[in-house]
Order: sequence, then C-alpha cells, then structure tokens
Amino acid sequence: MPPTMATRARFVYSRRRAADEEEEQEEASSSSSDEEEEEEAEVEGSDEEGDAEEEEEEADADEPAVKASPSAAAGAKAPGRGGRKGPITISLKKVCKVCKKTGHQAGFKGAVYIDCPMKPCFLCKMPGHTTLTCPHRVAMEHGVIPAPRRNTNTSLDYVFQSQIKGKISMVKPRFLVPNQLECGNIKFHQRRVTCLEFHPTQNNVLLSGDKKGLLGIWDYVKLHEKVTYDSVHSCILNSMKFDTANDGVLYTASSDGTISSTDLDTGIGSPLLNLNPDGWSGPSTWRMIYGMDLNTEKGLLLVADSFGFLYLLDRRSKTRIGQPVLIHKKGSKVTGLHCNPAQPEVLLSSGNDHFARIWDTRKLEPKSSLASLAHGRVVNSGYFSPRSGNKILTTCQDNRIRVWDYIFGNLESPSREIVHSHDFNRHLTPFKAEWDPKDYSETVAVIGRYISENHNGVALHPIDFIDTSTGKLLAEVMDPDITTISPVNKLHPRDDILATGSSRSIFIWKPKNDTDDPTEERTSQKVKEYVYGSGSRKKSNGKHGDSSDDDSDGGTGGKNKKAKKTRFTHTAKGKGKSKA
DNA sequence: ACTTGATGATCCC
DNA sequence: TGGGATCCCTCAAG
Repeated sequence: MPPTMATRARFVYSRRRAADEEEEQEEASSSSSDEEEEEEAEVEGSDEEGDAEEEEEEADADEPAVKASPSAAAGAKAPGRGGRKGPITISLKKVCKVCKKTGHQAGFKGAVYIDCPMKPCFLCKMPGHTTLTCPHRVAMEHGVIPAPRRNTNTSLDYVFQSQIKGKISMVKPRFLVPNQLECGNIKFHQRRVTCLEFHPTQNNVLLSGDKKGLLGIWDYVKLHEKVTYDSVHSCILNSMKFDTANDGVLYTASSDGTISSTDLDTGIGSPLLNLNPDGWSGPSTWRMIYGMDLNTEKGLLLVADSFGFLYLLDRRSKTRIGQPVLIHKKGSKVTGLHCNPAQPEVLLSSGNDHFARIWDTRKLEPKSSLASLAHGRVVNSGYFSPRSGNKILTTCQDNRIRVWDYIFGNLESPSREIVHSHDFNRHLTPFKAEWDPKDYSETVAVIGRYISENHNGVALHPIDFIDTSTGKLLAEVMDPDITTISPVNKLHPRDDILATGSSRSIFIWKPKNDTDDPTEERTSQKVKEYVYGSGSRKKSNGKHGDSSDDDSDGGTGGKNKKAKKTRFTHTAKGKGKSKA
C-alpha cells in the first residue's frame, strides 16, 4: 500500500490499482486522461483562505476537509506568509506533493515511485524525462559518460616519480560478491549509523559509529559479543581509524569537534584534539570534524574541520604541528581526507566547496594543492585506490561517481563519470563509494543506492557493486527483510564480507555458498534472531524491539560493570555512566 | 493509517 | 555576504 497516497485520491487510485505499470508510467510522463475529472473541481481566483476552505468542505463532504487536504490548506496560507501575489490555485483533487500542480502525482504507487514530471530526472538530473525512463536506470552499463584521457604531466609526476609502476596486478582476481545476508544487529544504534570499520586484526569484529556519537563494537560471529560506548563523543561520529602500532586503540573524529584516542577494552577515550575548547557559542563558531586519516609512516594524524582547515597532529606527543591550513573554501566543510597508500605524504581532500584536492603534506600552504578536481556539487568522499594509489574515486551529490584512472595524467576532467543514485538527503548519512581493498586490479567499488527497485512488490534499495573501469553494475545486493536505505558500506580487508549500516541497524553479508540451504527462509530466520534478541532473550512481541533492545543481552551478567578483560561480552554504556 | 520531527545544502534576495 | 525559506524515493515514534 502506498502510505503517501492522499485520501482524496483514493477513489482514483483504487480504480487504477489493477492497472499495470505502463499506465502509471504514461501518467507520469504526460498529462493523460485521468486528470480531466479533477480539473473541474479546482477553485481558482484570489479568494481568501477562509473562503477557500469552506468551498472545499462543501465540495468534499465525504471527508473531513482539513484532514483531507493539508497541502491545499498550506497552499492557501502561503500567500499570506510569503507575500506571494496573483491568483491562488487550490486543488480539490490530487495535487502533486512536489510541484503542487494538478494532473499528476509524485510518490509511491505500490513499490514503484512515480517522479514529478515537472522536475529534472531524480537520477541523472537532466530535464525532459523521469527516473522511470532515464537511460541510466534502464541500463546501468550505459550509465557512463566517457571523458578523454590526456597524458600531460602534472606536478604529481614530481611527487611520485616512477615508483608506482609495476605495483598493479594485471590479473583480475576471483571476485565473490557478498550478496547473501548472513546476520544483522537490529537497532544496535539509537540513531542512524554514520561509519563502519573492521578491526584490523580481530577478524570478526566490526566497529560502528552513529549520529549520537555512540561507538559500537560487535563480534558478528560470536553474535552476542557486543559493546557500546556512549561517552567517547557527544554527537556525530564521522570517522574511525585504527592505530597501526596498537590495534587496541581507535582514533575517532566527531562533529563535537574532538579527536579521541579510545581504548577499546575500556571505552575510555583521551582527547587528542578539541577544536571547541571554549564550548558552545553558536553554530557560526562551532567546529566539526569530518575528515581524518593517519599517515602511518610519520605517525601523523590529519584532521580537517567544517571551516575548511586542515590540522596535523603528532600521534605520540599528541601535539599539533604547525598552524591550521585552509585547504577548502573558507567556512566550508571538509568532508573527507585520505592519505595515498603508496605515498602517504600525498593527501586527497574532498569538500563542500565542490572540489576534491590533492596535496603534498610536506609543503602545505593555502592554495598550494597539486591538483584541484572540480565537481558538480558537494563531494561526499574521495579515495585513492587501495594499493597503487594512482586512481581516484569520488562520490558527489550530483549523482555521479567520478574515476580518475591515473593521477599522473591530466586531472582536469575525470576518466569517467558514472551516473548513480546517491543523492543528498539531510536525514541520511552521505553515500560514499569505496574501493574493494581486496581487489588487486583496483576496479571494484561498493556504494548504496538511494532510489529503490520494485522487488516482488517491495521497494528495496540495493547496495551496488560497480566496475569503475567501465561503469558497469556488477551486482546489486539486497534482502527483502531490509527495506531501508544503506548509505554506509564497508568491505572486509581480507574476507569476502560486506558490512552495511542501514538506519540504526548493521548487517553482515557473505557470498552465497552452494552448500548452504538455498531457501530464503534461512536468511530471514537469521535476521529475526537478532530482531528478537540474541541468545537468552525471548521473543517479546511481534515487532522489532525498541531502544531497550540495547540492553537486551543483559542476561549475560555483569550488566552494570565495566567490560574489563572480558571483551565485547555485554552492552556497556559508557564508563560507569550507565543508569542503575 | 495517518502525522510529526529531526535538520544539511541550496537558492534567493 | 548572510539569514531564511525550501526541499524529491527517510525513518520510526506516536
């Protein structure tokens, strides 16, 4: 059932329900037959709102007028508020919730979303068609805009010399898509998941951060071993990085303006950096940290704030090195940082100023970037390829994944732009395309998809595996039990495992094993185990547990004590802060 | 089965 | 250059 369908449209809808998708498409792309009957009910003129509402009541005696037409009521009030002049058009029948015009309706019809035809395509952003007919949707393998490859030298040549050649394997590795849901941790977090990271040495341990700053640790094989720490950060946990010298320590970056070095056994964090030492004095001065990376060679922590500045920290002495450097437009957010895996001195930054930039951290000055990569909108992320470091992959809010095949070449335009739905939505964690760290050929990337696909009558949002060398869609990973969007995805550095953050839940995917029970039933059952609690917990009701879920494994004992030496065995909320 | 609210980038003056 | 209205496939609580 489409929950967004307006009450008043029910008649039209039920009449049409039996109709197939084609008719719906037709309706969406052109003004067709059905509207005629609504036009007559339209009230035009410069009536005052009171009049208009009365009219409506009479016309729609069947239904409570106010309730039935919230959009019309809002529309009637708008002129008074906004001072808009001219005739007011009040529709008594269905009004498009996007453009407020009659004759069509945007929204879900069953599991299919019908676009507003007055807007540019929600996928490729071009006018003249909607998502349903967008060529990039119909055939993903054609969703590539080729760009000429040039070979002009850049200053990056100087930095890299020829050290990288020969590092890339020419042999395509075995590629197993982790396409089957293995297990999940439903509502492990109280707010939406913002980042994920696999533990570097403990193979089955997944770290997760959320919008409230909660840090989660979960062993997805032992399942019941999970911990959450709520005292490390006070708001959005944007990035996590392990200390390569000590894998018991995790660096975290947060919108609270701090970098924390957290002991995973105790959950006790010591601040490495606090950009808001004087506390809150309004949003215009509050600094948030999104981008962070570690230069392991130099023991250097690189951090960037929401005002465009980059900070260098010495990991051991915990002191700042030099002054902050402006690396993106002043006052704009730096969304991400990545040190080149082959040449850690080389840094890639992405920002809200619609640019990704490459820097030499040994020679940092404002405007001293080695290259500036222009994008259509905000750049959510930018990553060097995981082994050779000589490719770049960026995710931009203009619904394009950009690939630069060779950073020695001319970087003015990307080698490819891959149209892919990962639009910005303020309620979703920004999408980020990430390389598969196991793929020696450096071609496979994973990214969640915003727009849904009708999957047996259910709107599902797949996780896409994309061949970045061709733009071809290699695999769509989804499960009928997961109806929410999955903007956060992480591929395991060694195993064929995908971790997904979707809303407040975390999921683990594995490749489908032929020896496994092939029925979907098994998958569903597995998820439900976590829906209803792990181990000792009994199924309490027919719905997903509420936020008390987090305490569900209290049965393992020692609930309010610290997690001391027994790691990850129970839910610990902060260090001794938990309520009695 | 509806409504509500949280809240980031953008656009427009 | 800055404040305020606007917004398109959210999600889950009530």
